[in-house]
Amino acid sequence: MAGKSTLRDRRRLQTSREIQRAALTLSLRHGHDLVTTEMIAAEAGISQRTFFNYYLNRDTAIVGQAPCFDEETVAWFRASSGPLLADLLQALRQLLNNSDLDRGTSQLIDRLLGTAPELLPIFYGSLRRLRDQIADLAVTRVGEDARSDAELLAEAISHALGDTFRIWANDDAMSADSIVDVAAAKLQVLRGYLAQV
Amino acid sequence: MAGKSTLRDRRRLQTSREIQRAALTLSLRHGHDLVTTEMIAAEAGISQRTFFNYYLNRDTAIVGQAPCFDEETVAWFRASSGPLLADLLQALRQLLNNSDLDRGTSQLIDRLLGTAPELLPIFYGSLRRLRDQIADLAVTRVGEDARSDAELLAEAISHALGDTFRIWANDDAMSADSIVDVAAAKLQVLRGYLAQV
DNA sequence: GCAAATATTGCACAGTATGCATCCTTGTGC
DNA sequence: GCACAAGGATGCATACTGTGCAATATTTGC
Repeated sequence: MAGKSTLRDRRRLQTSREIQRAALTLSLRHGHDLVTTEMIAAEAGISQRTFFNYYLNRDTAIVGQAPCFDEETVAWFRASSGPLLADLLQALRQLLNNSDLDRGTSQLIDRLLGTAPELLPIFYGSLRRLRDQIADLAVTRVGEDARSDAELLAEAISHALGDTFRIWANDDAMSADSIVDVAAAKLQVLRGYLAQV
Repeated sequence: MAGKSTLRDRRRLQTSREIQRAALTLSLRHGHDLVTTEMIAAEAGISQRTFFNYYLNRDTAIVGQAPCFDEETVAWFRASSGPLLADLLQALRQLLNNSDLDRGTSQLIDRLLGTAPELLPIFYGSLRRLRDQIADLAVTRVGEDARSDAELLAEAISHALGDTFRIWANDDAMSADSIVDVAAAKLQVLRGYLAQV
């Protein structure tokens, strides 16, 4: 379905993962600030120049490429008329179903974030494309005039999702399907806090 | 009260503002990606090396230094026992009262963000210290076990505050005192969205 | 197989950011 | 006032980041 099957595309995906893995293991071994793009390239078996063909900068290599709604899901959302948050969460469920998450890599990311908190903005920043997409979807419901409100909602959703992602990485008993449910529960906790005025 | 009155400290504050102003005007004139730290230093009348004594990197010079709770406010919060969100908002009111905001600079920031959306993460990132402080305050109420929930709340609050800050910059009729109130209203809109399940 | 499309690489180069030594300015104690 | 300590400003050297360009290699479609 989402499978691009040409040799070129398979290689591209594999190389990007090898780079990420190299960046993660080196950062865990030496500390993120002591790892250079040259070291990462060498570990991944490519040239430094090629590294920059795959990732815009050294930091984003660690968190990999952000997931993204496919057209099908966007179309479903536009056609649906359920409650806003419920539909957004459902779209996210479809997104996570289509993307095959690698728990091993996620664990490495989580462990690195524990030792290098300065990377937290980069981790949450990696969800930016997704966040923007969520905001765009929400805007189709609440109207362009309320875009900044839609962005605030999208920020909260993607943040909760990021947190849950880290929980999932470290809990082998937790299925990928429940990620969105746990994130939704976190959002309801937030709603409770916001009611305490 | 917050006044450090030695010549050294007054100079330091003034220089940091001159650097920020130089960074803003140059970025608005030439486009942010065409402005170098050397240009900023020259415009501010200092050396490039001195630029890096004031700001950690080129981007943060644009948004200036983040505000920060003073000890007094923190002590007040710890002693208070009102509803969580209400107390957090009250602490923010005190924070904004103590810090003298410069609407002119804020306007330049807002205009630049309009032309260079890639700076938005840096703008919201500048609130990070404040966000962490808010989370710490919230943790004293909800407990360490719920830290990630407190951080989600802090993220929402600081995001809403950032949005409101930009509104205030462009609305001369809006008083600084009402910033927190408008942000609180945004948070209630968010609460409404979160209830739509 | 061949030609077009696409990837990889080396190289040059501008810019970022830091450490260090030195010089200059400001605060302090007398 | 003056001398000395503390803290800032600067120049210089240097490691690293990230990009453009041209050359080379690989994949794809036919």
